[in-house]
Amino acid sequence: MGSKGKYYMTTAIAYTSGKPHIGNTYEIVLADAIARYKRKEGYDVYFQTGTDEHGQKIQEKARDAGITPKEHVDKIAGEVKRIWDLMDASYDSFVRTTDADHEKQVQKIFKKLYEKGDIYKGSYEGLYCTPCESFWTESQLVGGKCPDCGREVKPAKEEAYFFKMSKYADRLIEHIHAHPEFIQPVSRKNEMMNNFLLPGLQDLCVSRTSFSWGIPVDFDAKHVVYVWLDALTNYITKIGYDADGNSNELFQKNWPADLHLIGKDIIRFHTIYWPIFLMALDLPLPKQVFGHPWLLQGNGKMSKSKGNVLYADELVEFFGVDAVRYFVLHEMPFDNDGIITWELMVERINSDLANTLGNLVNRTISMSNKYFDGIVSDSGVTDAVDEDLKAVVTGTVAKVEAKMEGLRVADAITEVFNLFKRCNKYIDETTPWILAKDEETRPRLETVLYNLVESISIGATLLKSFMPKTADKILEQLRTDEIPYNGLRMFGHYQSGNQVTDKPEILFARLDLEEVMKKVEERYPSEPKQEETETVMDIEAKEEVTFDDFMKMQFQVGKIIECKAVEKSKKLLCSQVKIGSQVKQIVSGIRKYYTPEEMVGKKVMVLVNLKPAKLAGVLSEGMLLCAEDETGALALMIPEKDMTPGAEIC
RNA sequence: GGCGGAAUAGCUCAGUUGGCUAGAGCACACGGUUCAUACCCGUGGUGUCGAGAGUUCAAAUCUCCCUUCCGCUACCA
Repeated sequence: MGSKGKYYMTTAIAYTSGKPHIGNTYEIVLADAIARYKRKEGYDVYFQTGTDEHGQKIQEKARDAGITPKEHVDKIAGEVKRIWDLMDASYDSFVRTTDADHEKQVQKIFKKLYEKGDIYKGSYEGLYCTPCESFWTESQLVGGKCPDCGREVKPAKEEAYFFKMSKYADRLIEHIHAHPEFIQPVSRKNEMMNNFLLPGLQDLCVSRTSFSWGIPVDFDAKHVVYVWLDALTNYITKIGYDADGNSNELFQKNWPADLHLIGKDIIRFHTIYWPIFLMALDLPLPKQVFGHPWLLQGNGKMSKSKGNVLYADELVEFFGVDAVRYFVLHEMPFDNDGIITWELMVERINSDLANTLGNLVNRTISMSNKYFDGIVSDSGVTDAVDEDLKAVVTGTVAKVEAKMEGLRVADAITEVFNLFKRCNKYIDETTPWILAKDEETRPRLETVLYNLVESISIGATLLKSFMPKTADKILEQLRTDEIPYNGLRMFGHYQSGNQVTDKPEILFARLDLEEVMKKVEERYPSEPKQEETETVMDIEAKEEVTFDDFMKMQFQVGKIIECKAVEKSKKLLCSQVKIGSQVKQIVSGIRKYYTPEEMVGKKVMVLVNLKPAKLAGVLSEGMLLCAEDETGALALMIPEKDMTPGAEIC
């Protein structure tokens, strides 16, 4: 163990606002496959995962549920851990950002950076919404009002701590150039460079006074440390970093991390802010950050509000842990998003797990029992066809290793299955059932079966990182042990004369798609037709308005007489709207849902007396009203009967 | 709008520094086989390699331009 040196890897810590769905669970399985493989290769792996438990959203969730934030995060963190364990994640450490040792170090780190001058007290200037306790920039406002609650905002100033990002930008740019492997996949590197580093980094606000569920700044108690400085530092605090210079051995040994495995949505924080924090702490940078793609559901993006979210534990109930592990690992390419549906799950299980793998193991064991009472021995009667089988089988480890080295986990698992496919072909090439008919060819038959059992043992050993339980089951049925990693390039480990099980167990049963779908339907009744169960959405309640407030707003029916796309924008349409005798130019962000052609002629609801503003350089003198659903889809408000352009809406 | 990426068989995609009749998996069809979970093995595609132009003895591969899609970003009254 550990002959190849240490390997410290982490996943992102899961945000504890709710139960993790299969998309979140994908990351831990991917990380686990890498961790297990690295251990096999001989690395001394330290694999850390955990939960991110602070922030306003959690405070609000807890408040809504009528419990304390701590109670809330305890519950969710327990759920996360339960699912990680269910998936057989072999992590060495589970960090929670509410752990006392983490909190203490974050305070020390904050103070250290403050004393060093990298964090300074400044003020956040902007438009402030008092009830929301939030600052907004001019451009964030919606209709001149708070984008969250729609109420008035007023210019205000609030003190906050900032981190001097720009100070380290040049060093970071240099580092990224010097280490092309630092950001994976490489395509993400350009995005970070072009969008953030080259145009110049803004200082980052690292404290908040607008909520209290966070780590307090110890020398300025009304501030709490803002999310990223709190969350990212888990990678060092939990392995024993000490800002005062008393870091422990675990830290000395493991830092810098060899791999941060994260979702592509948080690449920016891991490849810009995190390295810069580390530079400020005079610590070396992690060797690699891999922003993996997402696993999406076929019927639209996975979203809790749509109620169509798949959870790992529910999938496991249907298919078993290893089938789910196999699916997410296999179906997820390196830099494109993958798709998960019930249909695809069934297809993969039937074609790969039941047909190719399960059936191979089953037919091999059945033949051993049928022809030799389960005794597997090598009688040394070889044939030319054996050579290719052996070459493929003993060559697989090198292929898998190469794929894993590049974090191409999906490709690696495919290589393992190519080995099993080669075995199936070998059976057809050697036709054991014909060899069995003649007493003279029985020795040859023995060797054929020996070769198969040996090949499957090697395949099962390689499979273990991806599907640990299945690998163990196969080895158990063959009554043998895992082969040491450095032995995988050689053939002939299986002990000649050994006996396989006489009761081969079906590893993966073939599934009938219709039956599965029927069960799914029973379990998750879809499309409820009753009104009470119709899909609805709630939005945050707004402040009560007086009739006078309402009367201030002038709504009228407008007829769109001309409409074209705004050149400089992807989302904007610019319409000429006839309202009574006047024509107003109105810009709206609805290009995704309406073409200019179909806009023309529509009679729509217009907020007429909205203060004009420029959008993408184009003047807009009002607002077209739309309904927006939980997916963000927009629908124009159109009078139910044909109305005269200019008709008042009241 | 800025930056980047992609466009190849019905579907998902490979295709290294330009080089032999452009590949794989899935699905489908046919054939073989029967040890096995009706499984496995084999065979089968005339694909304008998104459109157009150029460089070259030779381009899916390089250059230019166009179209469409995607990512990040800005903007989204």
